[in-house]
Amino acid sequence: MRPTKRDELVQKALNAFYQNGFNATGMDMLVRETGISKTSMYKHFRTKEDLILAVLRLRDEHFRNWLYRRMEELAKTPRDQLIAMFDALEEWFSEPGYKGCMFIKASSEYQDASHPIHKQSADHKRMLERYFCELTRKAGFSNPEILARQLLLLKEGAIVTAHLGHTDNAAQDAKAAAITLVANAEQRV
Amino acid sequence: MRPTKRDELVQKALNAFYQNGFNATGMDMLVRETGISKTSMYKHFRTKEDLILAVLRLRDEHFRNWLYRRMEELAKTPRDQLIAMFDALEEWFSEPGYKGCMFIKASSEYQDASHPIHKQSADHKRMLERYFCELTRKAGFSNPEILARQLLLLKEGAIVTAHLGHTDNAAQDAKAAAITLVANAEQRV
DNA sequence: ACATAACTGTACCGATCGGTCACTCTTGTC
DNA sequence: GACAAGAGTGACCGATCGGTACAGTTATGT
Repeated sequence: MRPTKRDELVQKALNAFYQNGFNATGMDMLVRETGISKTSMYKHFRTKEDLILAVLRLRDEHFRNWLYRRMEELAKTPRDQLIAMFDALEEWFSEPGYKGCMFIKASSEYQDASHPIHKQSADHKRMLERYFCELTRKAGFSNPEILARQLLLLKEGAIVTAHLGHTDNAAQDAKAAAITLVANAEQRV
Repeated sequence: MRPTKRDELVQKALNAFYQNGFNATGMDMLVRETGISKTSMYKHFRTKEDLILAVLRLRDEHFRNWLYRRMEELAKTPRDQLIAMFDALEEWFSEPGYKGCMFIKASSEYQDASHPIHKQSADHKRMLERYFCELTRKAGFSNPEILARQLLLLKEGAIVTAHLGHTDNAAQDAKAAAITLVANAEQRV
């Protein structure tokens, strides 16, 4: 179990795929950009698809860790954390290399719902949904699942809108909407 | 000016690109699926990129026409049309070949914001935004632009969520959120 | 009947695709 | 120092990529 080289490959492949797309990034380009020989890659992963799945696993881990931690840093209560997510998103959007959501991109290039890459992307979104349901439940909202899904719709919308770049403040527009939705859910309690 | 053959090509190329993705659809596959010779294609379009741009133009025209018409059929007032959009989206999502938004996919495969395909995808979203601003203005909301952008965030979120397929009722979740946002905007008047 | 334009099939270009091959170099362990 | 194992190299595979050349066929308008 020697993790270093393999992990280095996955991390660098992640960057390449994220910046250039999956189909547009060939294995030869990965050799150039990672400095790792093709033979070594194919020792760790039997196919390009396997490598992509490993990349998505890493991305899922990093992204969710980052988002959850940032939400906790920005706000104390579950209710406020849900809203603070959109401030975290704004930080992400304004990063220099921001190119949208890796999982939306993956499902755009591997569209068939039965494809492993598509399914794994769906899993990522499912785990986000579960976490958000926890928060809305802890916050004591009635109909916590619906509110959680609504907030996630705003999140996904903000992510693609920020990438399309036809508007600024996608994150803050979404935040304002989220505040309204949360306030409305509180009135009903 | 003989439109038939060229239009037939663009229409069939649209279907192929929509179902398989842009990079994953080669020109030889287009020859097979459209029955049009490669020589003819390259007489009408100098490059594959030009063909894609023509496809996106057609898609923009068809999609916006369809959406606007459907919204008008489903509701009379601008206010109700904005909400009825989500019922129209639900119809779209439940179509057999639904594979998400063509422009989001295009911007996923041509990520550079300066790329013509990316820019044209952004134009599509911009035109939707303009139309929605018109409706919110006609409906008499204060801050019509913000409400329009918020509703569009819900729309984009529903589109990608419906494609990822990890949840059902993305359209109806978005509709419920839209009703809340609209009601909230009315209270402030 | 005839010119013209649109269209077709096929073969081809260099480059790149995902993936494999035999082989060499390095490294840690005994 | 012997030796197995992993990481490395670079050439190579058939297939496909976007795009072109060329010669032949079909349709149209006069």
